[in-house]
Amino acid sequence: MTQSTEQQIDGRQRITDEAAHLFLTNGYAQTSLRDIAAAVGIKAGSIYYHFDSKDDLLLAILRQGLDVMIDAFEATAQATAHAEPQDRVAAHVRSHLAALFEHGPYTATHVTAFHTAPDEVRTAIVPDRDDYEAMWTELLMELQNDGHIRRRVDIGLSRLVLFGAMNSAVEWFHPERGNLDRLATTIADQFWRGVRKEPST
Amino acid sequence: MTQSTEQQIDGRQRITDEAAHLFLTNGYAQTSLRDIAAAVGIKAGSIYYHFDSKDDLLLAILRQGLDVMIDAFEATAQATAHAEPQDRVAAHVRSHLAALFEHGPYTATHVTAFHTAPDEVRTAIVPDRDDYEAMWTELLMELQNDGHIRRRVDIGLSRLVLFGAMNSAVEWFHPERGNLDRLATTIADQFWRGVRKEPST
DNA sequence: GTCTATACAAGGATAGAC
DNA sequence: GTCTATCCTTGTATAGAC
Repeated sequence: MTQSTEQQIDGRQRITDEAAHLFLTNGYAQTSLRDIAAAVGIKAGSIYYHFDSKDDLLLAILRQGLDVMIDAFEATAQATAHAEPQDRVAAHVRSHLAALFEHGPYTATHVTAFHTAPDEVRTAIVPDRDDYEAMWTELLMELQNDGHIRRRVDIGLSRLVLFGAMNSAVEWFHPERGNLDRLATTIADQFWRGVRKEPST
Repeated sequence: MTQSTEQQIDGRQRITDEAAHLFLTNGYAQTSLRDIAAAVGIKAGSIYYHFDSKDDLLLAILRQGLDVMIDAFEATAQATAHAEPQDRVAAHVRSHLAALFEHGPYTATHVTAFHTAPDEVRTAIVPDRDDYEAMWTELLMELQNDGHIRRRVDIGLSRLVLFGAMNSAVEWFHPERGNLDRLATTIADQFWRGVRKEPST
């Protein structure tokens, strides 16, 4: 909390900001430390004052991305604890997507870079990911136990499918061109009630 | 169709087989021509007899992957032309997933490598991709026009979400450990009717 | 159709000055 | 905290022999 500590954090932050942006647009492997340094306005060697390696830099970004998502989930959980099941799900979908598109490139990079990340990085971040996934699983199982989701639905599988639907949006959705609420509604609706027109009574 | 031509095709095929496998497991950027050559049992330089560049090799694989998917769609369309709407959708989901997991690593590589592929490669393959996507759009719009999908559903958006759900499976589903039919049913069901338990009358 | 040998560029990482 | 300079490895690609 001293001034020097704060400056060090800022130094790291400037680097992760640019790196996350570049990782997201060009990919981790395709982005060199020289590229990142140039974007920050420093030289490649200087990065090693703040990070041990390129992998270490990536890990820091993945961690921050996940933190944003976890915080978003918890805030939404509190805000909608007593809402209708359908609305709770919709709110969480909305908040996951908002984390993906409105909180800088950290979360989105987490989604795109995780699978191609070096083994050590992936292993290091997995426990945190599990935490986040467990939050969703808990929510959905609660809804199922309360009779709002069909008994036959495999929550584990359904959650993965829902994540696929949400996370794939980072590859084609552009918040400045599209409507995030509309996207969230589409995904939540599709998950909850499907697209079919129910036979009218 | 001469013998020498056939042999040339086989030579290419041996390389694309191994390359697709390596691209899928390790990523395009992380796979070197030396890696591929070693897997085939030749030397890196020899690859250039068959392909102009590494990008050219990737493009050949992406093309093959897409061809499999298009063929699968057409076969399914013919087989289920007169089936119930719900069953038609389920059959196409099943066939898309089957293409992803049962026809070698070509299709799966298409899904994972497309977004990080070099611009030239992506541009070259886009028209073919559009063809495939148009097939799905047509199917879904037909169902909507016939009153089987709610009018308010945006087919373009819903199709993207469905693709995200299906394609994301390449990142976590393992056909030897999991049940493909079960996965297909989950995705198709989730898309068509959602997970909610409908209020009983 | 494949080999050897090699050119050439680019990237991660380190050492020491400032 | 950043710079310069540099080492070392790896990767794509080419040339010419076999």
